[in-house]
Amino acid sequence: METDTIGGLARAGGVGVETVRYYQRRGLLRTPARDGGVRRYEPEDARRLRFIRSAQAAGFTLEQIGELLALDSGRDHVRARELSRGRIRELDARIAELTAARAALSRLADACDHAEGPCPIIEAFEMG
Amino acid sequence: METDTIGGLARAGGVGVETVRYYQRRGLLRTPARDGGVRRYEPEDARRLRFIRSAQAAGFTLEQIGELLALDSGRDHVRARELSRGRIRELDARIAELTAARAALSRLADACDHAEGPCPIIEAFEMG
DNA sequence: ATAGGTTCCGTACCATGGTACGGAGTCAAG
DNA sequence: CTTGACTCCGTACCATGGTACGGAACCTAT
Repeated sequence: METDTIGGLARAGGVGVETVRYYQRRGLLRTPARDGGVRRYEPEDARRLRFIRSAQAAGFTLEQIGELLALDSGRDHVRARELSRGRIRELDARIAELTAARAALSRLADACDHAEGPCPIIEAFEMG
Repeated sequence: METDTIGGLARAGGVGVETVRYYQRRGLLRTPARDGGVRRYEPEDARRLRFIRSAQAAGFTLEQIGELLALDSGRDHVRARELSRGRIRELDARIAELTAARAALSRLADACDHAEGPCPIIEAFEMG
């Protein structure tokens, strides 16, 4: 399996070809060398793509990821830390929210198993 | 403060007027009575709006919320339970994801405090 | 040499959840 | 009787993160 074409890179990164082109347009992937019009990628690009996907899984937006990448491979620790700590705070908040929602929903689904009248799930949400 | 006008309802629900109109267009809020062209709301509508916001906080999409609302105030327990249990599974997955990301990010931010060379935050993500 | 797969490109389109615009009408207070 | 706050409406626009389209060129087997 080739890994230096756009299709290979996409497969390696678990994304679609169009997504690679999109990331390039967004400036997240560097402009690759061309071999008679065809994009030729190097291992570095696959690493970058993995970086993007990981950071995305951590909840960074593509814009923030662009900023992280622009930190020039590690020069600006301070800023990277700042971004990370901010994201951690946001993650904490979101995790708390989802956990609360999960607990509520779980209680309700249980209640619903035993209820007679109107559905507790719907009722409960109405109480807000 | 009036609570039967669109503005009052919006304030009560912590949303904008345009959002209320939007929810109405989406069929999430019922078509209210009109008093000479002006929408007149009842307490029921505020409850519905609260329901929407709560369900949204639990990660339901507006479409799913529409389905929940369509269950006719509690008739179809089975379907409501199905939706809820599905959402719980998704919440679990998402919470796990975010928790993992948080842990990774936290470790990295700490490492970054002590690092000399390239920034561990950036490096680590590249490993994917 | 012909078929299938891959690549190129720009531009248009998609879903989601709203937000903004702008002109017109209504209403209460000063 | 004017000012300001509120409402009406449709339509357009926004951000985010892609996905689809469609014609042309290329490469590799069969």
